[in-house]
Amino acid sequence: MLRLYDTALRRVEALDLRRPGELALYVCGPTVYAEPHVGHGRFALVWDVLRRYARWSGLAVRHVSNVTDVDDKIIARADEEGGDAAGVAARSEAEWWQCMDRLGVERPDETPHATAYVERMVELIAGLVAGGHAYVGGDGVYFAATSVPDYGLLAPGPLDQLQAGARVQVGEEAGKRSPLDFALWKLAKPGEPTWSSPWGPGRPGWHTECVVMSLDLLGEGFDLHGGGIDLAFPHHENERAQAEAAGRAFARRWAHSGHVVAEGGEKMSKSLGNTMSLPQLLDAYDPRAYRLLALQSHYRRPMTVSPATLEAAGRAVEGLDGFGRELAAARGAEPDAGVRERFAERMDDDLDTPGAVAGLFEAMKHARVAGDEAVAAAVIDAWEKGLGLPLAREAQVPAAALAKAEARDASRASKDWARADALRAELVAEGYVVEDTPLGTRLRPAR
RNA sequence: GGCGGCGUGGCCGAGUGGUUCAGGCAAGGGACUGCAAAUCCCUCCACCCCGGUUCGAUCCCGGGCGCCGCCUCCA
Repeated sequence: MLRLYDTALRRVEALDLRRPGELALYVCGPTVYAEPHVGHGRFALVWDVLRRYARWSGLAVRHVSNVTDVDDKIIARADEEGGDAAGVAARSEAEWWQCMDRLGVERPDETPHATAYVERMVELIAGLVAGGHAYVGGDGVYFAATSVPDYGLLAPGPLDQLQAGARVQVGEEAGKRSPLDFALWKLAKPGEPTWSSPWGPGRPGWHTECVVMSLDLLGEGFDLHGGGIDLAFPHHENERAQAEAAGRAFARRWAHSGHVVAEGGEKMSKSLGNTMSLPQLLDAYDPRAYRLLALQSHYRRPMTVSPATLEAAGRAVEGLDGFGRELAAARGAEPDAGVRERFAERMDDDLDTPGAVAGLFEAMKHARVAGDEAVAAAVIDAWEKGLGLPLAREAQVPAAALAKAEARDASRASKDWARADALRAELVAEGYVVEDTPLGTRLRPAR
């Protein structure tokens, strides 16, 4: 059984499935206001791997991930561009899914949109007001954080210290009673998208949508709630507080993925000039290189992304492809149980992908040296089905190049080395890697 | 300012109180090859600094230095 570090419990703990054999997973999705950056890519890869591995290990997974399509940042972006918020959201969301496809990230089973759930959010908020957990302030409706006894479970430390040490006055919203309170409903300012509510036209605060959508699509007491580590507090804590205040059982477990950093552990930021957009990365590198890079670091730790690390991972992927081509025939074999077991053991231990991957590399060496097809089959299955990293099967090479390869074989047979080498040089110039095998010249595109 | 985390060999990145170890990439040597490529074998390069605990610490404790995160929108 998969064991994960639970942010609330602060320890690694086995999943506590609501129904045996089924994993109901909710992952906080993107706010679609701009082009995705490399950090979004890592985030998406982590949860994609978790989902694939859970399924590989025999669980039926239902994965829901929201799209926040109404938000301050979307509105701000629309203002900058002189367009409307819905347009910004639609365009950004299209970019998001395009990147996900290129990364080989599977679509969630459901991708609810905040704007489609406003009515239900209003219902939830009204209930919270009626129950004394929320109040109407000057510019909106606010949740009274302290009305939930264990508020702060997902916070990085004791709340009084958070407040005491706060560098900046928390909360710019005027109507708040306490810095920890947060907006459930924001009354509209001129020009903003609005929905009607008992408190006047406005729009929902960010923290409410996930509560409503996760409970609607996955039901109470769903198994796991995930997201980026930056969301643990206050976003996820605020979700939890609302559900609790509404008397609804919420997520049984919480997991959070780490961030991406630049070389030297330096934060990625526009001012430092070390950022990369996700489309840029995907244009420049094999998307599988980014997946491998993500797999080679633990999901909760910061991950270094730089041209050097991406290139190294890219070369490793080429090696994987070589294995996939060389042992393509092994795919039909019965996968070796020992390899599968060791893989599962690593993965079950808080998704130890670096350890699991190390084991696969070792098994690959064995499979080649010993010509062990069962091991090869298990390794290929683990890469592809368990981790979502497909290996090459055979290269597609046009007939003209194949003809040259055959001509080279003929030259070699007659020991015409000069001609053989000339043909090889031509093929290399055409962008192929030329390899000799017992079956003759083999070609594959050089990357 | 408060709280938390991290500091491993050329690069990335696991891990552990003691002995053989991660793994990937890179580098060097060798095997194979007509020569290469691919592959295989071997090798080099570690545990930020200073104290302490211990028979023994990279791993435990304290201090220092450096980096990072959260506390405010954020994957």
